[in-house]
Amino acid sequence: MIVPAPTRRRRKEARPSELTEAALGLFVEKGFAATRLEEVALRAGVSKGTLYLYFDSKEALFKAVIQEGMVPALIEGEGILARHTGTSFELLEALLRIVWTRIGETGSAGIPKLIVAEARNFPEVARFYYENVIRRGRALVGAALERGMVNGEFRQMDIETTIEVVIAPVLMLLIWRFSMASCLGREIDPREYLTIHMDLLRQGLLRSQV
Amino acid sequence: MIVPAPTRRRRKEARPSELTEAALGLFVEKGFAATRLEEVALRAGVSKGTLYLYFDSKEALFKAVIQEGMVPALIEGEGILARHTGTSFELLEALLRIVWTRIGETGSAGIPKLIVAEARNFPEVARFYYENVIRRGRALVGAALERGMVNGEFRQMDIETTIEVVIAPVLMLLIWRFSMASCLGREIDPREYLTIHMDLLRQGLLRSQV
Amino acid sequence: MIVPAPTRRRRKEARPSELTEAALGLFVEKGFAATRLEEVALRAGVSKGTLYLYFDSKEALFKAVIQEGMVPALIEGEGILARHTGTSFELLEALLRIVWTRIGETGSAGIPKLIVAEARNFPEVARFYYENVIRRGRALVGAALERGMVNGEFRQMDIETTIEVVIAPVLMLLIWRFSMASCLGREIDPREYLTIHMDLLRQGLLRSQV
Amino acid sequence: MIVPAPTRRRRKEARPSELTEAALGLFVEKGFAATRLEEVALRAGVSKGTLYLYFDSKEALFKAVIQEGMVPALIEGEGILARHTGTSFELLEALLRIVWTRIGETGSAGIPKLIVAEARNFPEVARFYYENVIRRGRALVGAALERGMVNGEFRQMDIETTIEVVIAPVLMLLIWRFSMASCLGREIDPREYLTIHMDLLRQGLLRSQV
DNA sequence: AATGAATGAGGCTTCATTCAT
DNA sequence: AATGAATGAAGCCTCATTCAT
Repeated sequence: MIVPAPTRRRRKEARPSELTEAALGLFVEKGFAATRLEEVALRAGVSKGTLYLYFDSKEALFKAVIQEGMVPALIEGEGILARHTGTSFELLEALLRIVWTRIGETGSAGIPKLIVAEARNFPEVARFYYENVIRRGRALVGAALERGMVNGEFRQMDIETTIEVVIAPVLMLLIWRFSMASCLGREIDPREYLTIHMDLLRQGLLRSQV
Repeated sequence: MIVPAPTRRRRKEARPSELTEAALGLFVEKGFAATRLEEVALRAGVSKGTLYLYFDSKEALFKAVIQEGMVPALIEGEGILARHTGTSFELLEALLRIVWTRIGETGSAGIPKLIVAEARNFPEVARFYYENVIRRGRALVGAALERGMVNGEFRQMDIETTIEVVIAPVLMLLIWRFSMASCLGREIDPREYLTIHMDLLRQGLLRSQV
Repeated sequence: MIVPAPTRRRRKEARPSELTEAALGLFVEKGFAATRLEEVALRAGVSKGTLYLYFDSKEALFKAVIQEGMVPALIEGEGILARHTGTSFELLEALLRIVWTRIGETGSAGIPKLIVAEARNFPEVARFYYENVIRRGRALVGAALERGMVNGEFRQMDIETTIEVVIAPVLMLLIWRFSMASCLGREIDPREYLTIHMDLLRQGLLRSQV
Repeated sequence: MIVPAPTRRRRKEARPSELTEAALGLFVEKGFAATRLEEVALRAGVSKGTLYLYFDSKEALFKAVIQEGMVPALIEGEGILARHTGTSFELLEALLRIVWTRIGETGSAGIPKLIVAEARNFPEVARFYYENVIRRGRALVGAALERGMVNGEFRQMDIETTIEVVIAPVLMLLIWRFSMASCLGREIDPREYLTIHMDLLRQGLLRSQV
């Protein structure tokens, strides 16, 4: 009946994402196993015990981190697909670029590397990721490819496999940044990298002119 | 007093690579941190203490694993480059396919995933890997691209960045196999995948026909 | 500003015994150490913090639980002794049966098991229990035995030790119910058990007929 | 093939019972939950980790403690039953006294109290104890009672319930010693206590002379 | 060279207790 | 008076590493 004081209430509601944010950063930096919950707590500015008010275990925290970080970008991608009116290649380009602006340039950028590193140890998380991120992401790219093949813009290719090949460089860019690059200081310029990728694709997907 | 039987002697010399092989398998399967040295010993058929006769620490074992697994393939690639006489695209194709036959289809296939997962925790290993694997691998692909641009087979592009984009799908294929795929049962057919990648590249790299 | 509703007021006065009652149940079920105060609060329908308005610590709660549960039965027993007019054996029987009706069939039935389990960890509680429960209980049984020996109804025996032997089966009955029985489903029928105990005692205490 | 040096080998074989012995003492003194494994290790003269070479968990250690402590006495009791030639009451007396000499006067004396305190938290241990200790113990006493009723030495009573009543004082004596007594300094003299118990039983079980 | 028993530091998790609201 | 979010000490358990044999 009594509404808790605003500050306290805002705290309570904000906590989970404060915690997942801190956890995401550390999981990506050091790996899941090498991250101590005490560090997560410290970075979030709470005590160790507080974590357990919001997450049942370290693994539950892991799952929440994944859940929070990736789904929003997919929802946005699905909106782009629904509203798109230009060429299929422009659609493809818009979809890949949204990955960059909504994931690559945010705190979620490290999630693909994290998933790659830990999938085998947490099959349940892997399955969740597959169903809610990978499957939806591939559906988006697949829709763009199919649209282009149907209207004669792209040549005929096996769609399922092409999806993988088209997405791979974007994923590798993210993964590289959070693995080797970060400890060698050899960053890749994403703008240039993505431009080249789109250039190759633009010409590579085209219905053969010859 | 007792002269070691020949089997035993042969055993002794083979030990280090028996150990790194067992370790590689487990590191890839479960991650470095989650692999217990006791398991490594068990899989190699020795006792836990024996590991320390050959490697000073778990990290030293890690380094040895990386060292042994990747260099041979690069040496072979460098031979191919030196001897090549056909088109530049055929050279590129030969180089990427050698990655598959000498790494992707051997016990070393899991190393890229392992490196991605652990680079940040072992900067020294990362640096070694960069100098001895990545730099040499990129040099090979870079040579093929430059050759093609010089002789008018490929259009002009930024070589350094194109190297990344060209290699990325091959790496992702390896990484996928040892992360998500292995716990979802959704394997990608490498032959088809690489064919599509090369198809896209063949047309994408071409000097514009228009 | 707001006058507490009557229900609330009544509530407040009843709180301490609502809390000890909930605590007793859980202490008996799971042991003192394994009972979380949060559970006690939950069962009593209050919050964790509220417990600390009434009891300084978990140990203080424990003491209160013991204090509340046993003393009333002893007072009743002392009344029976004072008013008794029949044979000494009838007195003994009445005393042992009162244990059953006032303790064994009430929420306090689990206290002896609880005391047995925790006495060593809480010497202060043990001492309180000894002074206020055991000593008074033994005095009652001792009075009945002495009365019987004086008037020739019972044979001469060492009273102090006989007290223990006479009481032991009643205690064991209670203890059994709240330890092994409750997790094996092998309840003892108290009526029959006590009847046999009294039968054995009736003949066992008798002045030898031989 | 190579036999370990004697000292090391003897150590390895003796360890489990050194550990259960230390654990028994502490479990009885402080209760299972309140005993830290570090204390157990300390008392046994080993390190914390060594415990886990022999027992999978604290609960497994608990089970082993029970297993080791009680079964030998029952085996001895079964031998006595098989060889007995005197009166049934003498048999009963021999059985109850063996409990005292083989349990009450040994390190196992605290087990009944321990079981009473923890049965509910460890149903599996409770079941083991029931099947391997209680059931066998009752069978022994039941055999003595039946023998006596058949040959006219004892009067007819419900055997199952009588078993409980006959055993109860012996159990209470053990339980008392390891709960209240040890923190009040009010020991009961076992010799006198058991004598009185047997005196009461001798006359109480007799076929009525009247 | 090889073993495997032993160690002990360190992590995850629990929960009695506190305190701002 | 009541709440429940927050704390942090403490315990169970793991596992890299050591060393006597």
